[in-house]
Amino acid sequence: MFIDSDILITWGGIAKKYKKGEFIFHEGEHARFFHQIISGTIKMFNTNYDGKEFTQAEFGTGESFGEPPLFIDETYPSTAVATHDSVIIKVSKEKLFEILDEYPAIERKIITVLARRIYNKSITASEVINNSPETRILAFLNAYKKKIECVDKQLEIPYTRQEIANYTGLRVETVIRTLIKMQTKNLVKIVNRKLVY
Amino acid sequence: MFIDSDILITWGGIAKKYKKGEFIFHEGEHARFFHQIISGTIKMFNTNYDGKEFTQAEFGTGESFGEPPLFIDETYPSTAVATHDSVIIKVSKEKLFEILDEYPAIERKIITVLARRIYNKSITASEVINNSPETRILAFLNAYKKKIECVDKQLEIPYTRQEIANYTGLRVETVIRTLIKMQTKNLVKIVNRKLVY
DNA sequence: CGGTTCCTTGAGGATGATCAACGAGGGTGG
DNA sequence: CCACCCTCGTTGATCATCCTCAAGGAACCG
Repeated sequence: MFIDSDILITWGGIAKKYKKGEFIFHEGEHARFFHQIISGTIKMFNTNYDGKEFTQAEFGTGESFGEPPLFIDETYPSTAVATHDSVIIKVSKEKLFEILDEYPAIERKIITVLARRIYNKSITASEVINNSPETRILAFLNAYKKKIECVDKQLEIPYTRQEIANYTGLRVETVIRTLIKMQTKNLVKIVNRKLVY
Repeated sequence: MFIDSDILITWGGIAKKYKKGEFIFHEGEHARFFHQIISGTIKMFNTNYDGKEFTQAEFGTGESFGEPPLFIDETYPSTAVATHDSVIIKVSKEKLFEILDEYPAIERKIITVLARRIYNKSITASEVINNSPETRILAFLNAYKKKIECVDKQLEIPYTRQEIANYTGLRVETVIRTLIKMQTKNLVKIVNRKLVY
């Protein structure tokens, strides 16, 4: 848990339910709230002019998201949508700053969270530029395993081909064809349509 | 100025000179120091297996860089090199934390700096995915103008074609050809090899 | 001048995107 | 239980585009 829910509630935080598929905020909107996930998952993404989607990051229970624009005078750079039914505590920007004034330890925690986020984005950027589809997909798979903290053993990847495409900036067909190639190289396994890595 | 130099010096900070082209740290190294630029410019970049370079960011006088790994247990995700002769104050990680304990206002400042950095990286990521070379180059140019705080009037872009390529993940020849196309569309001007936008 | 860095051009090829169609599986309702 | 729908996976053909390689030219600087 990032900021204790009790603290958030005490400072006027409101828990709100979001159905799967519901939007929490949109790219370009002014940022007014701090969001922390009580349960569920959130995806942040961008859509370009011809409808191609790029997934920036995913967040789960206990994580906060969409904070950077609260600290600088900018609008949201991406859109946030619930990928499962979720409950989110929202605290106004002003109240968040009061909380930070009160609890310096939380500031340090925020620095850590933001630092991690920058680190991940740096890695992603350098991988995406590395144009080979295979490299991109492997980077995605490794990042997933690291997040799950299961680097050693093989596991089923709970993402559709389309989702992998959105993360890697490729197209579905390219992901499918690349995965098949990778299977023949024994880099991944495909067990009745499920991807294992 | 980010953290006052006097404070850094008081806590054992050492100023070090770097010649243009000298490396400050390399990708994969353990992070032990906080770096702040007294004068000069620094570039952070990645090189992929076939030698293609990707520029993550540039930093100038008064800015700090390479902080995220200090706060999480990771090595540097990119390499830092001086792009001009530079002077950099280095403070050990341990001393930096002592400074933060002493001056809470600096913590808030760090949050702001990191938030800005995440914001920029999000924008970059969504632009790079947007595969059209023209879009990527325009995004780069607009980002530059914004950083210079000169959004309105035209100005000469102080980057070589190769540097633009490194920022956008394109190849030099593609940048050159795209710029020429953009010139015929009146999107940019090329005045005896110098790019004006 | 000679070297170095940067810009430019051309030809050719590889590869990922696009478009269109179909198949497999799972869930739902009658 | 069957019919239908919807999502997801798959395939093939074709195309556009960016990369690659190679070469040469312009500008600048000591």
